[in-house]
Amino acid sequence: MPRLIDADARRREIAQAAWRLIGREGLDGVSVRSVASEAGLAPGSVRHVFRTQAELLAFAMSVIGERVAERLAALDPAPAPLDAAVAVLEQILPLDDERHREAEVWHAFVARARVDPELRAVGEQADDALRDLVGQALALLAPADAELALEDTYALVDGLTLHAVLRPGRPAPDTMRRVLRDHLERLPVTKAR
Amino acid sequence: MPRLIDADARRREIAQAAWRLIGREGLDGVSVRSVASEAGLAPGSVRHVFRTQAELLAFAMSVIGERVAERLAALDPAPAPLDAAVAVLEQILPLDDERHREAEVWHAFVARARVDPELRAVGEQADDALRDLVGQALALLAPADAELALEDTYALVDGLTLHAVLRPGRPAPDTMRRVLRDHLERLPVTKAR
DNA sequence: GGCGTTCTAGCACGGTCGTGCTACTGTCGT
DNA sequence: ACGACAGTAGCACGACCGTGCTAGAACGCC
Repeated sequence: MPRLIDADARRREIAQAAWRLIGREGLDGVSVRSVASEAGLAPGSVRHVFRTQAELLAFAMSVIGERVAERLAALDPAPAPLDAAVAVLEQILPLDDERHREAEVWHAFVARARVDPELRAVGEQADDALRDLVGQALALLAPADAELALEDTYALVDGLTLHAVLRPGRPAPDTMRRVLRDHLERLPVTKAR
Repeated sequence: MPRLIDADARRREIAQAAWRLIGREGLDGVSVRSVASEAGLAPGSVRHVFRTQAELLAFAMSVIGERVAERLAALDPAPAPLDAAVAVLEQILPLDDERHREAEVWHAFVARARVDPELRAVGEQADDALRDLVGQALALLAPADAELALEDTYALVDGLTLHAVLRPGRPAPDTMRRVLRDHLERLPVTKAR
């Protein structure tokens, strides 16, 4: 019976090292060697739990999805549909440091996933999950044209996120909140909310 | 008196080779060697007109800005402010092949510019130029809250663009058009339009 | 202690990269 | 023809990369 590490904990530790590198240097800064160094491990140790770099990146991205899901599960029920929708969508806007760092990883990742066959499926899954999330938030508001509202809202959220990632503070978190709420308030709906 | 090439034409030819590579392989696919091969030149010839890779990338990006500006200058005046604003903003949405390819380059470039000190200034200039453009289009509509409308609309346009780049056809061009027009029609304004 | 297994550590290979640098070619003016 | 210059071509270096592979260390069980 050999010594065992907690492989899941190790993978998460390495994922977080990757996030830090992505935030500082973009995805180009991520190599097995650089991640190992950032995590205080030898490259062989990293490669023990991730056979390929693509696997490492895919895992790092999937952990972000988990964290978003955890935050969503921990949301208090909101009394009004509009407040509930806002609360949900705010979990995928970079309104604080944690979400900002997640957004940086998301942004770097989707750019790579577009052209890397090994990451494409994961990128599309993330896109689908986000689109579904936006759809569910909007369903609370019963928009008159659900498809249009979905494309509109999803683009708005990702556009705000992109801008905040590219130039932190522009827009500021308060501005993002105002834009989102204002947008949702103005959506044409089929019943009073 | 030595032989002379048309340096500007050569630079543009090389920029277009870079665009093709970016569309296929992302910015990672762009090296002096790969661009030279794509352009049918020797690497030395590429390096004769671009001293560094960053210079090549910055130029390739600036040419896109020129093309957008040319399209804007060629726009027919629209009779109604809403139509005029739509026409302007559609020039920066990937509604046809040409604009889609430009958007792919833009997307790849801004992701790199975030973390590459040599490209940051150019990335920020592009951001500023687009933001100004959106601001001017909105000014035609006299929004009640100009700043909010600007952040809202600019995010929407870039979000639509991002989505179309990441997953071509999702949203489809017609959907983008509808989303944009619907959005502009719903903007609160200070006077009738 | 021996064994089996996991985990750590690191060498090595082939590959690509950006960039410094040099030599040669092609052209035009004198 | 010669000279000057722009342009072409390519070698080379140091750097880093992903990944294959091996050896040794650590650990628990018998």
